[in-house]
Amino acid sequence: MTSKDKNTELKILKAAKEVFIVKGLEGSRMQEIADTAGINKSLLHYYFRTKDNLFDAVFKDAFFSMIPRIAKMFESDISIFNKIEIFVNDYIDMIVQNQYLPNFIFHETNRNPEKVVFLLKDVGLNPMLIIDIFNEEIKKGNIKPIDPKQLIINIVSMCVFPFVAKPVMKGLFFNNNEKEFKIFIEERKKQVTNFIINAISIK
Amino acid sequence: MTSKDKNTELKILKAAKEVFIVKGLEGSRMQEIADTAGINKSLLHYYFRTKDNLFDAVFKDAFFSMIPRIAKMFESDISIFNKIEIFVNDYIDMIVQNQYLPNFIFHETNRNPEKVVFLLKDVGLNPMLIIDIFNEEIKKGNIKPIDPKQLIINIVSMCVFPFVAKPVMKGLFFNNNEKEFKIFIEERKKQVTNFIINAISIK
DNA sequence: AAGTGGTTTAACCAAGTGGTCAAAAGTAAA
DNA sequence: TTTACTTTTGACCACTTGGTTAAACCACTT
Repeated sequence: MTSKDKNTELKILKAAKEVFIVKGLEGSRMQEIADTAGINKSLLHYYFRTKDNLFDAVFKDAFFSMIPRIAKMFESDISIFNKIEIFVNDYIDMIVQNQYLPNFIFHETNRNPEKVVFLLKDVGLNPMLIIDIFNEEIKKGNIKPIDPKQLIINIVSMCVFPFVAKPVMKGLFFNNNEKEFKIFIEERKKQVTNFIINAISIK
Repeated sequence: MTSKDKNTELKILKAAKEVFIVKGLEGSRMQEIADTAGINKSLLHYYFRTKDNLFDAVFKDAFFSMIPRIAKMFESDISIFNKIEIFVNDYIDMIVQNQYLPNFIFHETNRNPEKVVFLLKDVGLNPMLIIDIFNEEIKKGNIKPIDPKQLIINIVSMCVFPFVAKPVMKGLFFNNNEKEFKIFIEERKKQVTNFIINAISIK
């Protein structure tokens, strides 16, 4: 495989990501992806054969850039409260830089749930590790007793959901002002961290 | 308009809702909607003229059944903690009975954000009312100082997000076992209520 | 029974879709 | 320069799609 190959392939993937992520599988046109990549439509098929193939490549990449991070971010040996703070900050930052990612992933996983099972097997992601971390902290008396699964969902919910519901939120709370939304999200890092810590710390 | 008219129109709307909500605008076929409704495809166009018209009817209905509830549920004069408890219970219950609603709404609002602005004007929904309620409680010293917008998003996030991320969650935490997920959601009502109350109540 | 109006249908169409293919253009070795 | 190859292109195709239309159907009135 020559470097030109790789180059074209990457150009295609980048363009496909751009289009698919905003418009979804059915909403995207091969022609538009080709145009975005600045190449001929036939070339898409030459490299990826079918639309589904191309989509799968993009989806896997998106999925793996979002989901496994959840676990990885908890792998360090600072205090649990620091872990939460860092996770909230980093995860929100990551989504800010990939605004459309959450909706893309959740729309597609809902449309085709079986695929998730298959993808999750590929990735070396063991949620039990994080669960154990929280259980350990509970046993040590550092945080209130709580089902770790519920806690994890709580944390992730508060980080991700505002971006899934962004248009509604913007309309409802910020008169569709993007800047206000941005400020809100920046402030949110602190707010969510405190909220969680208040909720689980022993008085 | 005869009762037969109304009947066919409702049949169409019901079928369209069924199909659109799962497959989205582009993913749905007029033929499939017609089949689901047990009628001829031309009849769809006779009643709704275009696919977009039909979709709009379905979307508005879905949107209004989900968003305005958030405000309405806070309109009573029980204690703030009771309000939160009731909201969490009712809202989760509502989504359980309309599992696909959140993803449908958020996918479409992201695909077409301008529409939200327009829709929100139609509905008599003033978020300032809820914000005032929380501000009042803060002033009275019943709950910790917190930006009410952040608090509202926190509450809604924790109720709605698990359903948006359901396939991923199911795969990650419950080995794709639907029953376990159901139990988790049932338990969640209590957990989320407590989590919020712990986070905002004065020690 | 015939007329009238809205409702339902089957056949049809134009546009757009993903995908193919053979030829052209580029590339590198002999 | 010739040969052998991969990459890129434009023309093309089969098929699906949303949408149209004219005729059939049906419930009512006269």
